[in-house]
Amino acid sequence: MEDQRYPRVVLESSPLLAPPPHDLAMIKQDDHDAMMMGLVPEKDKNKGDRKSKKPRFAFQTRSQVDILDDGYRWRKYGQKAVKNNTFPRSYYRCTHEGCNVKKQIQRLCKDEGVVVTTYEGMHSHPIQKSTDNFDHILAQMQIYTSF
DNA sequence: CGCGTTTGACCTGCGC
DNA sequence: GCGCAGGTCAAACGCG
Repeated sequence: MEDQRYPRVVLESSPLLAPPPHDLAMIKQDDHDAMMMGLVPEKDKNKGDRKSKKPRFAFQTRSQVDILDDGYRWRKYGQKAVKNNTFPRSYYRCTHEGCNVKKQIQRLCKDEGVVVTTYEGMHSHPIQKSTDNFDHILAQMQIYTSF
């Protein structure tokens, strides 16, 4: 896939601007977990090992294309269809050496225009692409952190 | 020729 | 303990 076509991300509701991905990784995972709990059947998964929890966060974007190029190189390593959603979920991984950041893209069957992107891990390297365009995209991107 | 996508199988965690 | 759902790997193919 190529990246020439940057997806247009329109504002949804929360007027929260999205910082660069590496900064995004610092968003509290608790909020994200709360969201995840909301998505899946609620379960008390307090195993006690919170140190094993990886820094991950998710945000919804309104885009026609499900491939959101954030400036990093992503290699798709799997695709699975979830039971609750009609459309399959795509799994991406950062191709950078030593940077095992995972990305999960899922589209809502209710609104095919809504794409849920879930990041897992933090990038330990600079963006390989021109952040110029990306910054422009971020200016329009919406992050849902209020759960 | 190199790399990223694709697709099915395999593995693991959790629920029942 | 078994089954289901989700997640990951790996070989092959296709494209640049």
